[in-house]
Amino acid sequence: MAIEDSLDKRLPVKGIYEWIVKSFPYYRAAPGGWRNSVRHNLSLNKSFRRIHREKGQSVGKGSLWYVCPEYRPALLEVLRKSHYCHKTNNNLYNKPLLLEGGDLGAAMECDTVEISDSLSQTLLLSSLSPPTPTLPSEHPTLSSDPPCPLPPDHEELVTMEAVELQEEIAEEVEKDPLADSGYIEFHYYQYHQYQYLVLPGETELDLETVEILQLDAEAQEAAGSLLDLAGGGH
DNA sequence: ACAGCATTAAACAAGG
DNA sequence: CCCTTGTTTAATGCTG
Repeated sequence: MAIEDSLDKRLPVKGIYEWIVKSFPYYRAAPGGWRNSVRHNLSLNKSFRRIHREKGQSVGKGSLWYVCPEYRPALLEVLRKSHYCHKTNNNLYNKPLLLEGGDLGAAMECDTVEISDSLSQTLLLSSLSPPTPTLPSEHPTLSSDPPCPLPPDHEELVTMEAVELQEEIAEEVEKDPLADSGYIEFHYYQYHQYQYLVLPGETELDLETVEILQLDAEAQEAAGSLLDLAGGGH
């Protein structure tokens, strides 16, 4: 993704690092081992080739890495397919967002959902999918049905209020196996033109978390351009 | 159980 | 000498 997102479709290792850090905030504070993994994969994976820099590009050391033309279509196809898979999932709006309690980092493989909150921002949701709680249909504001499309010309600012789940609902929800692992589980639901964020009662969502989600939206944008390049249709 | 693959860690060499 | 880059090997875990 980093290489394909570059102007010349070629990047030095350092440029790949920078793209990853920029696109996936988790790696800003992550231990450095992932850089080793990047280099390892570049060397081992036959999809990647390297060329020596031209004399005019002598700033920095090392080679420039590019995707081998022979394998490039297959790589892009995999990228496109994986995204298409997620997009066609009717439970997309029930995808949970997993955040590490400490660093509040985002998962690597992510999918996107448009959140029509008052700022019309895009948040990035993880493609990880732990068991989804079943919600009773009589609840007026929550639905597990496939999402309703937003009316294109209907926008208004909405004051979000916390809604507590009823006792019997909470009992039906299985205990999240990640509950004790330091992760926080979110769920989004959509009903009519509104979307609802359901949090565990003790969850504290601070400004820093919101900012990280906004950064992830930028990563989603970058990934989207690559998917367009891979054939679009998503 | 097994093979294949991805991930991670580590050692090492080469070069700036 | 230090750091970065690149290669290689080994261990581990996941998945079909």
